[in-house]
Amino acid sequence: MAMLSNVEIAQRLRSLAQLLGAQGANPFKVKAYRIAADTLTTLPESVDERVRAGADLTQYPGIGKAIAAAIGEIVQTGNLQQLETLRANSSAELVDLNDHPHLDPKRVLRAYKKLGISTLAELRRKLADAGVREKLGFRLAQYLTQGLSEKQAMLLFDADPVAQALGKYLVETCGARRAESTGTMRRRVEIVAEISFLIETDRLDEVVAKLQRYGGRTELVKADENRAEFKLPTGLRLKIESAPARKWGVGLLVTTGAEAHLQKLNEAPGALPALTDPKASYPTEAEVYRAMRLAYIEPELREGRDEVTLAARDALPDLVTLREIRGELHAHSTSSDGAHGIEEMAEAARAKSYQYLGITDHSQSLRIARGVSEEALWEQVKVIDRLNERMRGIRILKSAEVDILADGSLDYPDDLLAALDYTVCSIHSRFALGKAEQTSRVLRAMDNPHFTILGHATGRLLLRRPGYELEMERVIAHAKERGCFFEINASPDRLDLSAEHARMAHEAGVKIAISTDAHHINDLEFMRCGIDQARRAGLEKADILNCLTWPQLRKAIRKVA
DNA sequence: GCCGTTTTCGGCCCGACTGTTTTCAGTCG
Repeated sequence: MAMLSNVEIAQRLRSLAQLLGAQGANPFKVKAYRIAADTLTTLPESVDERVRAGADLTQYPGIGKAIAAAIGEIVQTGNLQQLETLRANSSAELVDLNDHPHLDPKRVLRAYKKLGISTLAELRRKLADAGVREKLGFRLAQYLTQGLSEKQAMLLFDADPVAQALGKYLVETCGARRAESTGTMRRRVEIVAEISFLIETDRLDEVVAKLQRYGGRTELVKADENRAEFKLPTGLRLKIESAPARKWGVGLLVTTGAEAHLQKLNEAPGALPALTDPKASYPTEAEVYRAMRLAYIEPELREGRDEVTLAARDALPDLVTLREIRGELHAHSTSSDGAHGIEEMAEAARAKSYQYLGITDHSQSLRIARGVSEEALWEQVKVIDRLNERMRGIRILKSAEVDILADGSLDYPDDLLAALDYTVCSIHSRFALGKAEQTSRVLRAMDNPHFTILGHATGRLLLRRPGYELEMERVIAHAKERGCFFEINASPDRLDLSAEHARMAHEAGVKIAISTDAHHINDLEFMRCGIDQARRAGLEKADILNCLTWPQLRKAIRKVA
């Protein structure tokens, strides 16, 4: 039996999951196969080789006895008897669909019915036509279009561990002397389509050969003397480029980009000699920038906006860092849909050396998240007062994530809102309102004197949904006028405000909170994702609400009537 | 089928709202 790549093994597990699902099997069992498949897809080592070496696969998370045995059978025979049996007993439509096991059969079959077709090939053709989207409905059409195109983007948050594993593999297995992440990952762009490394090696050919064995087998797309490009098991592109130590700085600069930044550098006086002189030695980026008579530009700023001009005047912002964060202003507890009690959350915040933690449970209308009733929130105010008397080294702030209702009113009466230290106000319903209506909804909410921070301003979920429409300029102007603030929701699939919107808010003179929206003590770690985003927006410590001490913060959020 | 700082069974979100629906699927956190 020829060696199978991890992806090929995972594909068979996903096919099994799809047919089990279509058959109405236990959904948790179906999910277990999918999780196991995902695990295999991210492993650097060859599962096939591990099986042949007699390794115990149950050591991997999500793989137990049954799935380990299934993988063993796939490796030994190339097949899975259970899968073959299921296929033999499935309809022609399902068998056709089984080569695309990530697609949900129920949704695909519904599309077939609506369009009067029975194969994926027909569906693919039809989806190209305008008009078909209407017939299927926006969501279904989007799902199918995305599902049939090759997945090629990933959250930065998910790509980080992939890149980390690759960096390690490049040095430890491929023999590179060093490997440094570059490109969009280094610039901390929230969604990435490729992972790239600058490596130092005398034998790029050997590195390339070994990389092709990553995850069992990784496809080499193209290669030349100094660089190579691969298609990773996850669908992402991997680019590697080699540079000698004395040219490391230039190599790093060029591979980090962005293209627009490099172009601006080329236009700057003194740029060309530094970048093109073959005899020049620049082991670090700092030396390259210095040679160009520019201040060092942090990677997060290298998007080709005004950073080169600012660097020439030595007027770059001193970007905010994780260490400068003094507290958390958006966190949930078991009072609504969080996983930990208020005290536990507070202890976790104290362990991060925060001075304060705002408890922002969902408000009463958000039933699914067990929104807190008025009576319960009055009670919670007292509970927090008592906790603050007892606990040392952390102050718990009384707050709530208050729903902005469809008409722009807030989800609690004013006297209750007034009993809180501040509020985070968010939209969680009626995403489909038109832009004008949605905008006036938010503006009206901001007119309430108890409105403090707008939570996840656009409601976007990265790679999943675009968010509602909002006239952001008007919202920002209104926030400035009414003394309201924004948050950068640091949840890795939100990062909302975007860097662009955060920059706009900043330019309008509105301070921004960086908030994790933690539903679990571990989620407090998302702060670093919010910091990445804030840095991309060019924000400094002085621009961030939760870089303030509690006395400063209290003053900053107090409304002038 | 997997898992375990309430460990070998029982949980693994889920329940109300909306309208892309036409009798129920998709969606919000």
